[in-house]
Amino acid sequence: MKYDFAAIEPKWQKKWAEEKTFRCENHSDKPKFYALVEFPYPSGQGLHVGHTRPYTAMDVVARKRRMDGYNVLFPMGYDAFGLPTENYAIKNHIHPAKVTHDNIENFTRQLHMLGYSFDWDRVINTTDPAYYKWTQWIFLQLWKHGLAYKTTMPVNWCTSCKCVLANEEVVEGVCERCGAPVVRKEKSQWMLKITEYAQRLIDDLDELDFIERVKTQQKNWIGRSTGAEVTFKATTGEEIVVFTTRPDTLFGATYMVLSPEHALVKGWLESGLLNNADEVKAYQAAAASKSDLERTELNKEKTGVCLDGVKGINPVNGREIPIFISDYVLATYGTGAIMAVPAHDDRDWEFAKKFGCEIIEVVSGGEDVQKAAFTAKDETGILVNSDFLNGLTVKDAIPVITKWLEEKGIGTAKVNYKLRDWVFSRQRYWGEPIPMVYCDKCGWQPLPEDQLPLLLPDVESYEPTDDGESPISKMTDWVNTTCPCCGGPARRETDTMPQWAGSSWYFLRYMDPHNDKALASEEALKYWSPVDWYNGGMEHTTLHLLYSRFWHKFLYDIGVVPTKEPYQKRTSHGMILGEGGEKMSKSRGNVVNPNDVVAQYGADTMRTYIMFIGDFEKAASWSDNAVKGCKRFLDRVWNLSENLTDSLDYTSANESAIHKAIKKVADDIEAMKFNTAIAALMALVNDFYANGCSRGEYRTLLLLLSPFAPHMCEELWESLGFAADGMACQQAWPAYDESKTIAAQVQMAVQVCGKLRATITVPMDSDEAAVVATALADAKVQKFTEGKSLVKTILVPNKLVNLIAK
RNA sequence: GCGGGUAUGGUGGAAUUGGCAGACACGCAGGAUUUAGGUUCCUGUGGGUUAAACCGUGUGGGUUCAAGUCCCACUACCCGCACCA
Repeated sequence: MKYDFAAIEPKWQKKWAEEKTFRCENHSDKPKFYALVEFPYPSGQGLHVGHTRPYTAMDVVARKRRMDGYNVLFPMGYDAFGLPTENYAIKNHIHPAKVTHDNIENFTRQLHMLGYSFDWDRVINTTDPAYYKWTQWIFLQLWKHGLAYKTTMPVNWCTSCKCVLANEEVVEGVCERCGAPVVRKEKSQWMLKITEYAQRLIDDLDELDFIERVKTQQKNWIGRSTGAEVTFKATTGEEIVVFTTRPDTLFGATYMVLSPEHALVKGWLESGLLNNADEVKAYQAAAASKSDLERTELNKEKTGVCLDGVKGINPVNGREIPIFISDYVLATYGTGAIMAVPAHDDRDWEFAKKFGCEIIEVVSGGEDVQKAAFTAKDETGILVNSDFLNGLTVKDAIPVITKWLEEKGIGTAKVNYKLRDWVFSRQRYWGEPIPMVYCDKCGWQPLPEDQLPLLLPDVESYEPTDDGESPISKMTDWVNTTCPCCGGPARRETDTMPQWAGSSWYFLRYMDPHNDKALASEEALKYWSPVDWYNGGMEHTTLHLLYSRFWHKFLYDIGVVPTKEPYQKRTSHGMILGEGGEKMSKSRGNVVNPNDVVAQYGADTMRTYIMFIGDFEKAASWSDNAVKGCKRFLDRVWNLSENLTDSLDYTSANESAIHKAIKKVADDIEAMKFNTAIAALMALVNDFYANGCSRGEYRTLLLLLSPFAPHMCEELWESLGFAADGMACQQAWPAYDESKTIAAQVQMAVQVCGKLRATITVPMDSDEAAVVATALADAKVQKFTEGKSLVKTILVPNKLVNLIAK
């Protein structure tokens, strides 16, 4: 019989769905295992090959863990709020809810088509009011605990999406989603105080089993740096607080720089004491109109304006120093003001050279500071020109000066983070309404929890507006309401939550998806937490992964969830590229559609290939030819079933190879080395072709292959009569015997003076004398040892012997 | 600039602790089956040579009986962050 995947695959998918084969319960005698993949955004393009790599990988892991005897939760859902759907809806005049519904149907069909073993009774959808009720509920808790606040500040504004963006959503000065330029805009926004968790988000990484590059990327993003805040005085009397990581260089501070947006500058301008006010105002205006891209441009020349009419006073020596404004000082980091030490900071040096500022060396040990800044922070530098710090190393000087500053009351040790609070509102329609009401008398008031969910209203037009207001703001019936506090007239918040809201807690909902009393029951949370293994894309490291860790820590603090961290283990897959090694894109015409691959070769081939394609963590290029190779492998497995010997035992010819394969495939799946697991199975099948194959041997092969090619293995399992005690996926993983992975005879390499000369076959664990004797008897070896005497021999048991002859 | 990573045949990629480089595939060549094509099966396949010697893991050094693997110095490419004081 031919391998007819087109008939086999739907048959088993139907059976799994009808019998709810992969449904799991929230209690079990078995140990629990929670495997998670990132739920897709249900776009109109449908499932991409890029999705199949992580999904197949974790499906293999989940299937294997079930066979290992775990109670496995492997859920799926849809992260459906967001701009692409809304934009599609606007363009085609279809309601986003309808677009979402249709796209989800398509995704669901595709996910079934690929044979994933999700528990389909736990599907969630972030746009379902029963779901976003709890997203809103979490927001209210954040508000009640002072972690949500509304404030006016310069925010990132995407000119194309007509919407604000979080810092994390701006990539190289352009919108992460659409690539349009991002500009600064003053807007009143809801913010979440993720910065309050900065230190814990760093510290708790230590206890987690995350791949190293995820940890370092998160740490870099949070960007902790230690130093001191120092108070300078202006000649006009005001205090100017600066942040520095190098308080040891205070004596070398020869000028100060404020960000153009700094509040003091505004004050001085208003009081009219600046002689060059016009120049200053012009510079401020120029800085304000620059996009992020322009502001961060590489190798940009330093610009700035010296304030004429006010000076700073260096508190350590009383010297009056000039004050500049420049956009190389960021308003949003530290205090928005710096002391400039051109001798020991590259940026200050560059600025000083351009503006003719004084450069005073205060750390010796480098080159001439007039030629380049000396920035070493280790023990190589010795303080000079610094009064009581002279003679100390940089490392030793920092605590001395910090203590001195604290005693004098002009400075204090300080830790700063690059991480900013999370801009949490979006001026768009297709998102969760923020459940807040504004009353002129009572200010911002939370919607009472019993009024949740606050439903997204139907609007006639969900076009974004140029004035930066959400489309919902036009729905006056919905907007106008009463104050929950005083009962007077009030207005609802019309901005919606960002795309990342729903995904910040979705893994909790899977634990108890139909609960209408809580986001999930305490028992379910206790049973399943934390996620044991979460695989997802590196692109989410400083977005979703960071945001959800923050929310989870907050929920832990208020006693909702039982663990400090949501995910115990995090791994990440590489991208799938097109045939030529280029990114898949419509414009390049190299997009591979999983539907086509499944139609032509079957889901099992697709799954096997995507696992065989290469190192799971690295990018890999698609190859149609290599897909055929995997189809050929499955055909070979299938054809082998027609030539089995009757025995249920392992034959001596295959026994050791089978035991080795059982171990190898199991270890490789756990280590995500799927490519070598499949290579091992291919090698085993080649052995079976060479040596013949018994029913018992074939039975083991089916179990080992079943996580990768589940449909075909179930079909063969059934047709060969193994199904009396259930499907292949319900069997235990085959046992192996370590002692049987070892063959009686081994091949050993023989080197003479480090060069390979021959290969000999000796009994396992032969001693050195026996191996050397066998080696010396070999003609090829003799050719190189002839006329020489053996000086030394080195034996690597069962692998190699090296004969040193002179 | 800072941080992380990668470099192995014609191609994708293998190779715990240093121990037979190129597993497993793709491609290619030859053969068998087939009316033919396709499929399937078998054989070969790093370079070099009749065969050996010999040469081969980005480059240049080093340690070692033995280096893809360890050390030093480079080069190229990729990813992340980027005027963060």
